[in-house]
Amino acid sequence: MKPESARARAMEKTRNRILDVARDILGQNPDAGMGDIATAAGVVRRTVYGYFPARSDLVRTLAERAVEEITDVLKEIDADDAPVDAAWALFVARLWPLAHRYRVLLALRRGEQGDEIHALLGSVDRTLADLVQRGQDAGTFGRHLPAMVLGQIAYATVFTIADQHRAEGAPDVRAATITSLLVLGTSASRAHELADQEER
Amino acid sequence: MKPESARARAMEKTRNRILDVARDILGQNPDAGMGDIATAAGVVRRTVYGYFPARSDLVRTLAERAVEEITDVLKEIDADDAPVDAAWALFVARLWPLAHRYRVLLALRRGEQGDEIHALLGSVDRTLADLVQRGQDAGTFGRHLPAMVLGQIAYATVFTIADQHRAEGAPDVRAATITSLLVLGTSASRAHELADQEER
DNA sequence: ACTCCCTTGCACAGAGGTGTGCAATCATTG
DNA sequence: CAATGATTGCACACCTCTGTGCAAGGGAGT
Repeated sequence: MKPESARARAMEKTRNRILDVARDILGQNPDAGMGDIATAAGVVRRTVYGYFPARSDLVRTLAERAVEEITDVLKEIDADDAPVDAAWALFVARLWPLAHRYRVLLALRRGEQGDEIHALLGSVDRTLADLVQRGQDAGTFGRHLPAMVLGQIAYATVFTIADQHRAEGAPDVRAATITSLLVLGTSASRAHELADQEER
Repeated sequence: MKPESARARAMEKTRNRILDVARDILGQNPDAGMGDIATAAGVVRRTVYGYFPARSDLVRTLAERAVEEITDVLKEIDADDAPVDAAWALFVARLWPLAHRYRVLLALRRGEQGDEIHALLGSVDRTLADLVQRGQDAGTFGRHLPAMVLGQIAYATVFTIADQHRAEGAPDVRAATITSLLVLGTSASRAHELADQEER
């Protein structure tokens, strides 16, 4: 027997399904209503309110979840003591699948709760800036932008590419890795080397 | 006497003020209502409806205006027979002030009228893709992404940087030029050269 | 002065979304 | 079997925004 009752497990499953669906639905249309999300999750609107008293709670939970996953990736990168540009390549490789799922964040940063979400992403931003800073100090990354901004741009580039994904051409991890490395000021040859290396 | 009556001129002025204000307000919050826009423009909501029967009309006009301005820039670039990367640098330099104003477009491409706006931007996208394609054929730009997508990404980068502008660090035209050129696969040294040359 | 007509202020109907209350199911749990 | 509690279906009040109608102001044009 599991420590949790079957009842609790079912609820957990429902809750997660709501979150998963909300992530996708809101990714397509950030203004989608609770009704849309509920229907897509196979429950009634009222049920969603049972798990999330307000729409803002759902959105916050979604953002927290995303931040958590991204933070996990960042921790993994930090543990790695490879060169900074290789670390970035690894970061993009791990971030890529998340970038697809959490495309929402881009849209959510604007909108009602923009400030709240921005705050949640604060630690991610800082960690990222640190990484970029180290790269700049080592001469690996360019100085055409301050570390903080450069990190944001490179980061946003990955999401932008993920966004274009479903359109023609279908860029992939490799393209995202190369392009974001180029943004950071890595040479084209080195960028390709790292991207191909990552694919193994 | 001007061919237009003072009455007509005043109306034209009001109409433009509404559009200008709408551009700024919607840039800050794409979900702002007609009331917000009217108030900010110093008129009553009812008056705005006098010029634009529906919200969607206002938004479309705004998008058309932006496309027009960007198209003008593109024409100017096409007339210039400089190397492709220099042409891009010139493009960014001319686009930069517009990128600030029409930050809205990024948000507007999602949202209700996303498809409509996307269609309006179609010709811009194609012209841009052609430019990038020429660059790729000449070996000036990289091939890590198909021309169409690469153009979009480089273009989006400029807007993304303009977006970060009001935050700390305050990136400028130079940073935008360099970064977008890097995205396109131009070498760091050449990118700096072109950016500095543009500043004169 | 007299006439346009743009603007204003207010009222209204409607649509759409949010959040809550409550009784009725219905599967799990004891 | 009986109790528990998650889920449902429907009700409701509330809010915000949209778009329209209409009468009254007020400045430009004649």
